[in-house]
This record gives sequence, structure tokens and C-alpha cells, in this order.
Amino acid sequence: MIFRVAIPTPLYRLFDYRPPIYGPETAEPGCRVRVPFGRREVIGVLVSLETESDFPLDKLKPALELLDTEPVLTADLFRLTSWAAHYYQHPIGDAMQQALPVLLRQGQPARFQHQTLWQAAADAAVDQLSTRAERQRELLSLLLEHPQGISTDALRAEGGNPTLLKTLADKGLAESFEHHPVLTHSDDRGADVLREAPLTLHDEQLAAVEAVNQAQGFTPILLEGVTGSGKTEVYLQAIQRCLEESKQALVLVPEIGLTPQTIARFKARFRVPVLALHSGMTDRQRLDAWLWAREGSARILIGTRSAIFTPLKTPGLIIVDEEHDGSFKQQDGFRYHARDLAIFRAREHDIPILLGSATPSLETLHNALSGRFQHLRLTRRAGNAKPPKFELLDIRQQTLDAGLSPPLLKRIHEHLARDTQVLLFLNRRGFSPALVCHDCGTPVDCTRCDARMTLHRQPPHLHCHHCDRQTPIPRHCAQCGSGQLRPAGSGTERVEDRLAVHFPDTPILRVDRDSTQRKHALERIMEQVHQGEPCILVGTQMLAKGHHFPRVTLVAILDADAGLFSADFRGMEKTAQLILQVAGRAGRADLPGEVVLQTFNADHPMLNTLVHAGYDAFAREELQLRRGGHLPPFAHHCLIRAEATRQGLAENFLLSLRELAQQQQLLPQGAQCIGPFPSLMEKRAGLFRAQLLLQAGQRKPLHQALAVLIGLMQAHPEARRVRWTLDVDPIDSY
DNA sequence: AGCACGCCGACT
DNA sequence: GTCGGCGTGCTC
Repeated sequence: MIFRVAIPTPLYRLFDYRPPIYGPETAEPGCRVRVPFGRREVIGVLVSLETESDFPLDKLKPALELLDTEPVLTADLFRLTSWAAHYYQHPIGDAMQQALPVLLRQGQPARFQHQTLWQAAADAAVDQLSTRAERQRELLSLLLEHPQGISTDALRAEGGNPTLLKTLADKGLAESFEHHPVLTHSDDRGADVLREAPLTLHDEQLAAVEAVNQAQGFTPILLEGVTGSGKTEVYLQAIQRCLEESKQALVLVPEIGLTPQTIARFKARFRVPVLALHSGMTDRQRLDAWLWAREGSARILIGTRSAIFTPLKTPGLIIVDEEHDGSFKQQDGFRYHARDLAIFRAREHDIPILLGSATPSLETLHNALSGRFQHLRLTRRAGNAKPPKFELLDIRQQTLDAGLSPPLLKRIHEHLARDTQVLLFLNRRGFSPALVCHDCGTPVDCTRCDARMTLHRQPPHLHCHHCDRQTPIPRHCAQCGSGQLRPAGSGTERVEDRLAVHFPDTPILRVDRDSTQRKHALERIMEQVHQGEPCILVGTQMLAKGHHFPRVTLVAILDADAGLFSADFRGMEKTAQLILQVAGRAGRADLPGEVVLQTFNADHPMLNTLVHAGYDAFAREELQLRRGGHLPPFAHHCLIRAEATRQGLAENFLLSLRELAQQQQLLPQGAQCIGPFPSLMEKRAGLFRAQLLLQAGQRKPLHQALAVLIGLMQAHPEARRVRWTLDVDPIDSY
């Protein structure tokens, strides 16, 4: 018998071992094994049992230990990770490893943490101890106060002396027992899963819930609902049915969306255990949650991208909220897309999957329009709230003050005078994006990147947003020696500064990565906003997601042109999604909102379509353009990125790769190479980067071509000096 | 990716 | 004389 094992290494192959010397001859695929690998020991995953090997049998090493009796990669997760490793052309051992909680990767047993608790023995009483044994009497009375048992740590915290426990135990007055956490819910009452009554649904929501409930087996559904149209209520009621059938629901949310409010809403509705897999958890807490999910006692699992690998005993429904969000795509290493894995997983489980968004990705929308996905719409806002009124504010020939035009300033005044709040969106943090010499025009560049240094004033320094390099602010121009270095352009800090001058009596609240670094800083700002007093919020993307501001009646996008002429063909799509997301923060039931977009391109056709005809019309036009340009979702992409320490190395490597493939006619029909090109920002963090785009109308030739190119790259002598990475279905093409 | 081996330059 | 720089090769 031979164990075929997936080892966490960047190698695209499996490794064969003999079964462990002391241990079972056979085991189930998906179990972990500890094996010798080179000069070290690693944890691998058993992939299959074989009777022969391509490797000389006498050179096979025995595995050291089988770590599991039941698979940690359950059959469905085993298929999911195998498929994903192949689809994303990522080494399978690494892919499988990443699907496991950290403690399991490290070889810890797949068991709950056991805790030793102490309790008083039955009918033990303090009087049984001598009055002189003061400390023992204290300890025993503490134990008597905790009939459920108490840990030594907790005893110490309450002033007890745990070293005396043994003494008490010897006298038969105390005893210890092993406790492992059980996920029972205080309100668990059989079939009644509800804790609070569901909200009344309007007809569109009702139709959506019905559609999910009537789904038989695998059913992908796009739920396209404008902000405030009640998508979450649809999720909740779809989950309700799933719980009533004694099944589990998995909910994926974007990184920023896993807020306490979201979790609270799920917990408030249902009597079942709801587990949120958030970033603040310890590795041990994550493993416990993983175990609860696998044994089926956790009924609703909410998590970000990596939660797609949570094992489920009784899967009933998968929901991907804000499915268009870029954070579902892992951006390094194993570059999987959690939304796409979720669809695969739903198909495997033969269950419905609900993809929700106000601004669906063009990929998903295309699937819906072509009939592969059901398409449900929520067009009305709950409580008869009016949709916000959009306006393109032409700022050509306007004098801007830190990016603020006079008409906008006037508008801000008007809204504040009505005692409401204002939100200004600018996706650029810092004081100014460049520091430029007034005499010779030279900007201060980052030495490690092809980029300007961003000027920050709080505290004063220069910061490269691409490599994180920070320097003091120079006094003189490095080019001409002039002392006239001046900030050019504005970021959130500068806007905040100017607003304080224009609106001295109004609080200005800045929300960006810098202003919210301190713990609870964001919470405190949010608290102040929710007090409802007039204020001006200035911020980056952080403002666009997750939070609602019921008293904001004016949303202004200071630089609507930012993504308009992007080199990335997805630039327009991303801009549209961001604009609508920000716009969605404004105005609720009784307070109609207004959205102002400052632009130098007020005639831009797509911007006008978006603002006047809505996202759906915009998306259909954009899809037509993509179809015409043979771009995704009408074609498939894979990006091969390369980086090296010297200029030209990476590009030459990719060029020779392409030539090798073409000379030997290795590329299948239907797959074509575009490039290589130097990356848009060629130098970044001291490395020179280039990329080669692989494009095909069909998946199959793309994957065949990719496999060929990987082979060529591994054999390439230059591969030692050039680092290369693959990105299947890239969402950033730079 | 790790990790070790091995071959050269510059230190105590 | 050895410490350590990183080029090269290997992992069942």
C-alpha cells in the first residue's frame, strides 16, 4: 500500500510514501499525515491510496504518523480544493493546506480544546476543614459558589490559591473533570428557530424568498437589489427555511462587511447558534468554530473569503453578500475567488446559492442575463424611501479649493442649515498625492517605486502608498536645490483642513485608514455621527461600505473622474460600483438624499448612463462594449506576472517564454498571448515587473496553454532570477 | 518555499 | 584560519 500525499510546497506534484511503520496500513483520503520531506517534517494531506508508484519503491520513505481517523478535508472540501488547485493552477498541497485552520496545518489534533475544571465534591462543606486552614476554607467556598465547575485561571482571578486544589482533592473535598465546550443555545427549542418575528415582506422580497424556497437542488440566484431595498431580510427569511429543515447556512461577506451590526442582526433573529469567523479570533477559537461547523451544531456561519472552506455537516444554503466585492478574490499566493468557489460548492452540495448585490459584477450579471442564473430584482427601497437624486456637477472653469468647487460649498451650507449631515467621498488619503518643486517642477519620487511620495501632515512625513516607505519631508528640491517644495493635489487631510476654514462651527470627521488606526477610533466617529447633529464626514472607501448614515442628505463625490480613464478595462465597472455604493449611504425614509458628482467630464456617456438611467442600463452598455472587445465575461484571462531585481529581466523572461511556446507550437488553438508588457508601474518596492496576458474564448484552451507555460517556466534557466506568479481570472490587470 | 551544500571574499 | 555571502540542487 502506498500513501499519495499533497505536501505544502510550491511544487506541482504529489509525493508517495509507505504507510507509517506503527499505524494503520490504510486511511481515508483527506486525513493528515506527518511525513519526512527533505530534511524536515511536514504535515501533508492524504490524497489517495495506491498500489504502485512512479518513484523507486525502495526509496519511498515511510510516513511518520497518521494524524486523523476521520478526514479533516471532508469529501466535499477535498473535491473543492482539488478542483480549485487545478482551476487556479496552484500547487495542490498548498491549496489544501490553506483550506485548513492554522492549528490543523500545524498538526494539532482536530479536537475541541479540553479544559480542566474543578468543583466541590458532593456534600463537601467548609466546616469539614479545620478553622486554622484558612486558605483551604476560602478555596472550598469559592468552589461551592461555582457548582458548574471553574478553571484554575478563574479561581486565581477570584483570589483563590489553585496550588491547594490538590490538598482539597486528597481530602475528598474537591474534584476535577475534563470539560469541552458544547455549542448549545440557551433558547434552543426544537423546530422553533425564530427568536423575533420576521419583518413583513413587500411583493418583490416575497418573490425572492419564494424563489429560494422553491429551488430544488443547485440553483444559483442573483439577487439584485438597490441599497435599502431589504436584501438582508430576504437572506434572513431564506435562511429561516433552511434552518427549519435542520440545515446549515453559510454566509460570505466582504472583508469590511463583517461588522458587529451584521452579526447582531442574525443573532437577534434566530434561536440557533450563529458563528461569525472574524479576524479578531485566536487560532484556537477558529478551530473550535470549524469543529462546531463540521459537527453541525453551528447553524449559521458568517465569514469573509476564507470561510468558503468551512466544513458543513448539513449544508442547506450559501449566500454571498455584495458578490461584486473585490475582497472575495485572494490577491496573493493561492488566488482563488470565494464567490466562484461558492458556486462550485453549491453545485457539489446540490443546494441553492444566493448572490446579492446592488451593483452586480458583470460576470454575474452576464450569467443572469444569459439564463444560467435566476435573476431576481428588488427595485424599491423599504419604507417608501425615495431614491437619491443624482447630479453631475461640471467643474470645468471652476476654481477649486482643495478639490471643493464653489457650487458644492454652497450646497454643503444649504444642507447643514437644514440640520442634516454631509458626506464627502475622496478615494485618496493623506494631505496631497505629490510634493512638487515650484521652481523646476520635479516631484519627490519614491526611490523604490515609479511613484510620487504622498505628503501626510498628521504626523508630517512623506509616505509611499505602494511600498510603505516613509521619509521625513525634505526642505529642498533634490533636482535644483530650490526651497519651494509645494503640495500638489489634495487628499482627505487637505480637504478636512479647508472644510474647517469654510465651516468653523461644524464638526469635520475624517474617516480613512490613517484616522482610524487607533483602537475604537472608528466606533467613536460612528457614534458621533449617529447622534445626528450636523457634521461633515470626509473619507475614503472606508465610508462606502458597511455603514449607514440615516441623517446624511448630501453625498458628494469629489473626484468622480478618478477611475474613468483607467488603463484597466474594469475601471469603469469599479467606478460605477463605488459611486453607487457611496450614493447608497445617503437619505432614508423621511430624508430624501442628494448625490453630487464633481467631474471634468460631465458629458461622459457612461457616467451619464449610470447617473440618469441607473446601474442596470449602465451594466448592459458596458457588457456590449466587453462583447465587442472580446473581453471578460466574453473571454477568459490569465495573467502571468514576473518580477526581478534588474530592469528588463522580467520582461525578457516572459518574452522568451512566449517565443519558446510559439516556436514549438505548444499553445492550443484558441488561446493567445498578449504582451509581455512592463507593468503599469514598472518598478515597485524595488522590483521591476512585467506581465503576459493569456486570453481565450473557452476555458479549456486557456488551461492547456497555462499548463504548457508553467512547464516552460519551471524549466527556464532564468527562473532563478525572476519570480513569477499566475492569476487566473484576474480582477486587476496591472 | 525551505534547507543544505559548496565555493569564494573579508574579518577576529 | 572560519564566518557568511548567495548560486545550485533537491524534496517521495
